[in-house]
Amino acid sequence: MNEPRSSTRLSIRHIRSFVAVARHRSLTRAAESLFVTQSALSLTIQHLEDDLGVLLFDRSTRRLDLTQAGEEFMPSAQRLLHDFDSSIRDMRALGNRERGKVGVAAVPSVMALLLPEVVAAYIEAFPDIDVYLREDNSEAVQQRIIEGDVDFGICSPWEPDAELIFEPLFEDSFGVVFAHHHPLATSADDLSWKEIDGYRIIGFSPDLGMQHQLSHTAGLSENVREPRYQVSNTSTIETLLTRGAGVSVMSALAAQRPPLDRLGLRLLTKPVLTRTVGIVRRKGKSLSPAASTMLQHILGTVAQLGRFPGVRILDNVAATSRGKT
Amino acid sequence: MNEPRSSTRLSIRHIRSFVAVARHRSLTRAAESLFVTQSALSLTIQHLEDDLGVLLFDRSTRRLDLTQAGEEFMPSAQRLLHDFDSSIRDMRALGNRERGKVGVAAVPSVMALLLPEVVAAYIEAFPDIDVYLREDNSEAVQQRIIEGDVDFGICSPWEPDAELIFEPLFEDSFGVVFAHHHPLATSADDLSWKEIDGYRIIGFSPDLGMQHQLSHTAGLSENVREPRYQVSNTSTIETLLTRGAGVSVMSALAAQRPPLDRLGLRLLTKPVLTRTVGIVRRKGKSLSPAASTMLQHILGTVAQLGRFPGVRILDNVAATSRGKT
DNA sequence: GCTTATTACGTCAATCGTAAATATC
DNA sequence: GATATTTACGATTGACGTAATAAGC
Repeated sequence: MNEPRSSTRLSIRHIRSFVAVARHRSLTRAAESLFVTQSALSLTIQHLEDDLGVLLFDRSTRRLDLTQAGEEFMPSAQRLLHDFDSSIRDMRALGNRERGKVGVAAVPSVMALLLPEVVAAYIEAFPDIDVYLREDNSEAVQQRIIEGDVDFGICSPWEPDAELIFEPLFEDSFGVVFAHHHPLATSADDLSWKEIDGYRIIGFSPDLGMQHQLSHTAGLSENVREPRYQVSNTSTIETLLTRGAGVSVMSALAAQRPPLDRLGLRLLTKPVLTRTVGIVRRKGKSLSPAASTMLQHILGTVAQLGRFPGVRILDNVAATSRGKT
Repeated sequence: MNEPRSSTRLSIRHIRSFVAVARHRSLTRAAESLFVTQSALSLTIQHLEDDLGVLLFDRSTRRLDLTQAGEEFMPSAQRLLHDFDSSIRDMRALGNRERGKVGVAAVPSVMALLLPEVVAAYIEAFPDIDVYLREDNSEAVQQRIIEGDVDFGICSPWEPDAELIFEPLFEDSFGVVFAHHHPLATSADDLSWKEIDGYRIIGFSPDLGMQHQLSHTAGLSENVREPRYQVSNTSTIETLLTRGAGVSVMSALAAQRPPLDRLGLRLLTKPVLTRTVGIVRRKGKSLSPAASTMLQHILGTVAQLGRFPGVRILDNVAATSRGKT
């Protein structure tokens, strides 16, 4: 006359044992398949029967068969076991980075200069993880992070937000790019901003972060801040420069990646103008395993950017990830 | 780099804990609802996260939120928990006789004389258990049991079968039934079979067990073994006897139950002819909880049959049931 | 300072394995 | 008498609670 409320004592172990015995129709063989002794399994089945108040098996030394109640329990038990195991398996697969998805939002320059090779390496390492990339300006990138649209973003700091944290990756300085037959190609030394005033400037459209920054930096000459020629992609720039249409001011990183890496570059100093690029993610929100490994790949790739003149890697590129492994 | 094969360590307890924490969004409150301490729950969650290799919650002292992985796990976990609990609950309901079904096959006399009041009491005690009754001759009753059509049967032993076991309930002897205005009504003493030879016998049709037995008993007079008047139900008999059409030979039990109990009865001895009635069920096959309680009710009712003259209760009416309670 | 989660550790119960007993064929 | 299940019992493991520690507000 006891009144057991909820099954605290019963666990998946009992279900697993029941199903094994029902399948093997033998305690001995079921015990082998479960890697326990017959006695342990016998007790487990007895406990299950006690708790349910129902005899599950009719057993003699020679025969073991399901009772009517056991037959009735079998389908639920099998389904329970299967669902449990596959749920656990799914979650573990997620933990082992064998499954999952990661979304990254980035500003155009990063999307073009950094992410292609990161993602290429990533999908090779984790072919079963879906990768979503979103290209946006810094403001929209931050918005996507806040809304949970992506796991993290890569951009320049735009407006501080209480919900977000910014972790710098590298600083990119500016330089001038020109064709090899251009007069500037006679030297590789750094230039001052004054020295390029006389050349025709081919600029980027202002929705690109680096052009935006140039436009808002006091002290630069008008044709750098508001160039009369504005294009929006690097291959167009490359064509124009190669034909001698002018020179272009851009970040050192952009200048040294295809297709512009075949042109000449001289860094602009006096003053050194830098543009910080970093990771933005939600405060207090840990990264998913997939996102965590993606971040690791990004950090690894960024670390190799230090070889480019004008690009300075910031030194907090070690302890940025969370999660396991 | 460990390789956990199947989730042996993880149990429903972990799932239950996870769901509770996710719902309460607090270890403390979840722990209360689970009637454990925070520390125990904290460890449980950690073990779950360790085994899955995935962080399930982002927790600081002030906030606790599901990670992306946790969000993803939540639906499966809830379903797992619900399915587990309801499966267990179902089985326990079966064990508590709150659910189930029981099928009984019986020969006509038992079906008419014994089962009505047994079943009436049974459905009052267990209103949610379905009861199936099947009326058949002894041979067919045995067949139904072998085929698993019913849980057990009640009949006279027909042919021994290796698959079946027979447990006697009571012995029924024979008597002669007559109207109160009949000459036999002048005494209540036992009669010898010889003494009724002169009366016109109203018999039962031979498909009834007791008539069958009379027909195959050597030494009885012809008009008892093969009566010229054969009817198949007791109410017809009662009408005929009341009108003085004759007398009827039948089992003492049948004679003392409605509608024949208002007529006269004298037992036939010299010799005493008995008819054993008992339970037939499959060897080595335990009864379902519902069937077990049904059997208990039958035994209880049978025990009260002892008050009828000519009915002798056999003494193995105590330790016949299996299962709990 | 108050609340909440984690860590440390002793206790207790559940599970398991070895081995003996029991039952069935 | 051989095979399979159950029972008995000691050992190991795991879960729990108390209490101390750490971390956010």
